[in-house]
Amino acid sequence: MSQSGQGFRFERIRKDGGCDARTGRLVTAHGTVDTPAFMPVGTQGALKALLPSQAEALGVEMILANTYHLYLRPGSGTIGTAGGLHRFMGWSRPILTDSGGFQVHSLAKLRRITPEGVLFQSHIDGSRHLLTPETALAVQETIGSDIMMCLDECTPYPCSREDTEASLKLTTDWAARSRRHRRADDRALFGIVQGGVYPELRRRAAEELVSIGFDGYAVGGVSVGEPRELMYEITGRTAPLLPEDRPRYLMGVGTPEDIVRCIGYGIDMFDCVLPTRCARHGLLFTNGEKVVIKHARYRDDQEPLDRDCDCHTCRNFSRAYLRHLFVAGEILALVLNTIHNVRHYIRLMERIRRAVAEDRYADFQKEFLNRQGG
RNA sequence: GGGGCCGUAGUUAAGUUGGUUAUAACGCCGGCCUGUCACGUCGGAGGACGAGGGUUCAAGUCCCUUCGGCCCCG
Repeated sequence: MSQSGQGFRFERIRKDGGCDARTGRLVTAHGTVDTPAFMPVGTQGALKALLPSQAEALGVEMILANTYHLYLRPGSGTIGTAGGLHRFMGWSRPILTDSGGFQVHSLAKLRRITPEGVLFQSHIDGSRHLLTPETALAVQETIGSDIMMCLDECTPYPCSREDTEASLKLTTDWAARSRRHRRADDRALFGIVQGGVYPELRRRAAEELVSIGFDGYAVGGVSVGEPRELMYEITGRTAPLLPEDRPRYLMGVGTPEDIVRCIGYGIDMFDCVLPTRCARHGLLFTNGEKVVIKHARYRDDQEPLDRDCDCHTCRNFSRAYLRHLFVAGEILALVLNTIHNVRHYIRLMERIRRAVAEDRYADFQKEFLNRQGG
């Protein structure tokens, strides 16, 4: 479509023969990203406990950074002076920036949502700011984001239909303003489908966003505390409403099981703090069991964390050593754990793309979910 | 020889004029974590209060004896 940015494309889309899962490739000014893709979260311009070079070696192709956080600290001026976030943080691959609507909702001490934008008070120093669709976009352009997200309002769960509908009107209006205001056309701009748990609102949101026209579409307002099955239902009903030739991004999701499920609905992109945060909290993902590394049963366990994993952590260290580092509070524990969890997610995505490419995703999904006990 | 201080959970400590199931921190054990203020958070187990005797309705708290550790003066 003519509305889409010149420097951004979603290509080589290929559907699985047996279900709605698909593979594709995002082409950006900073390189390509194979989909379905998982983006680790680097809120403040850093993947916690990981060097950019390590992330790249793990197979990470795109990361997520956060407009709200970077706008407040160090400020978009500092990032602009540094030549953009890629140069500032030493990451040369694609970056997607969340608009900050989510943080305004979850973090700001004081916030007032008006048709103009969100008036909020910084969680850092209490200073007051007005974030509008236009300023959120301007900050993301200064940051140099490859995929920018429209400012939206993420409704909580539960939320009445009345409130959800009122909120959705604002989000849709903001999306239209964002679309009008965008300048840099070598970057992508994604709209975000809200509408809470109400199918008719989700449908309306999707239709209106599609008529505005975006480079990609996100499903937002999930993983905010609703039951897992409800999240699947919302995603399963919303994804088919989005254009097949545009990437579909499910925001804030999720566990390996969630990802495997939602790719079956035709989702192409995910971001989630789980692999990085859980790593720092000592919860490690493996094929099969989840390992809470602090448990005493690993005290003398000389086995690698995950025998099937090819990461540096699994190839070089025992569970006993990882437990020791974690219990002792060594910073290296956070690094080694994060390396593993991120690699685990990346490998999962690689397996998924292969399964889709071979038209056997439905079987892959069934087997995966059985093995997880889900 | 004389005087003084201290012994309470695995560890370090708090325990008010004696008064309900003796606290805390760390440690130990376990749960949680979904568009990250996060090496975070919630919970659990664990104690003959050095020992013996006494006063009292009631003693970790007061008295006596004793054991152990430490300090000061000769």
